[in-house]
Amino acid sequence: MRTVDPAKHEAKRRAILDAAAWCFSEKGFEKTTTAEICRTAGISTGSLFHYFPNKRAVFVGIFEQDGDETAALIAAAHELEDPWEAILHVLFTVSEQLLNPMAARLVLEVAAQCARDAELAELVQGNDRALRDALIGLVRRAVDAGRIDPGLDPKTAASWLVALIDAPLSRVILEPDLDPAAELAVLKVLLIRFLRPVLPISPPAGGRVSDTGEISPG
Amino acid sequence: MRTVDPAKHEAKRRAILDAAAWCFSEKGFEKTTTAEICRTAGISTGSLFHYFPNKRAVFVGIFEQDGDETAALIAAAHELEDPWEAILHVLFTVSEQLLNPMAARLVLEVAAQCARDAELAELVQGNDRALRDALIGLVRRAVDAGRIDPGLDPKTAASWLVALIDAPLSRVILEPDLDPAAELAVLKVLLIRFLRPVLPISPPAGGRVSDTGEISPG
DNA sequence: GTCTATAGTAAGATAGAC
DNA sequence: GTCTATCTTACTATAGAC
Repeated sequence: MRTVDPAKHEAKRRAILDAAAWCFSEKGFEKTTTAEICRTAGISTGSLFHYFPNKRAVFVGIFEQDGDETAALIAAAHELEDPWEAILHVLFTVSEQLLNPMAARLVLEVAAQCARDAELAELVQGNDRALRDALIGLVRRAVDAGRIDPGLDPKTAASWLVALIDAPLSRVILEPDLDPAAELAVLKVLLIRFLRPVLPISPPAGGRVSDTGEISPG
Repeated sequence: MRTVDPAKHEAKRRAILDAAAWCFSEKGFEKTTTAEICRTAGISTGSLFHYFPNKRAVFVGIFEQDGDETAALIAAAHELEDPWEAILHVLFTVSEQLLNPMAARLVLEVAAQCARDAELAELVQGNDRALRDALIGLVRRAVDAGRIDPGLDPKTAASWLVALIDAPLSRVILEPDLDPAAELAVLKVLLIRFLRPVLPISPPAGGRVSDTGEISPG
């Protein structure tokens, strides 16, 4: 019988990552001390360095985990039949997460770190690209289904969809009592207006595009 | 005769801020050493602390300067007669700056710092609000002029206009060979589709919204 | 106002017992 | 695998001459 239970090892690793994520979001990478991570996780310095070779590896581990979660979200979206609904589902799920201050701080921190850590940048870029590539596919399908303006280049559109998720980040940081639901509502309007087919053929005068992107007579 | 020439003092202060901005964008706040700032500015440690009480004050100084520049941009925009052109001018000018990697890194760094420095956050929020408030006024005028959908709340719209400037930040960091001109072009389309009046009354079939936001028969 | 030299402090990582 | 104790390094800010 092995002395190490791999499941237990993994569970502890995760617990450390959770504790570290909280610390990093609170104080940033450099100002978070390894001692603090240990205190939060309820372990000692020695233990921390048994699970991770150094502080940076702890930080990186958080975003490897995040990549796995993104992959799961993408897989779930591909299960949906309606590509337009799938796009909204993906964007709203990620946006909703980032409207949470802790997540927002963590994302800003990793972005700042990526500017100076090429290896970390590659990891984060991989996560972003997975999301973007999934969206490219969904946009193509939605164009075919007549739900998205065929004049838009799917690659360009998808890149901006990913970028739109980041748009409210600074306000999340600067204005703590921002209303997430209101932000998501505006995002929806923005998405519909950006993506929808430019004009219906011979629309009824005063016709309106509804919240769900449908065109209805006025 | 005074021994201190205030203009010279101010010029040196600026030179230090420029050097520091470069260092901070390159390595971030914490990993930039005061020694490095001194080396870049061509001065010694003693001199640096003659002009600024501590490292943080140097960092803060950069964004006070930025606030002044934003104020000047706003003043210039108010000189323009056409509010729609004024909105585009403001957004394009700031966006163009942020599509530069050094500026983008600096903005991400200050955002990350704002998450943990309430006083800095207040300064940056002040700069953001000045921009947003100016845009609220311009949006109102553009609505009155029939160039913007009256169904949009000017305050909400202006907040998102400011947010849209930040949207491409992570891509600027992660993809060094991003084409700024292409990004600005997409931003323009996004703005027009987001802001323009929803539907013209009885539009010609196949009518199109042009690059400048004008509606033309197809 | 500018410099050199250094005081003082703190944090990442390791050694080695249990 | 987990702990305590500590080694080592590096940086901010000051002191004090010129």
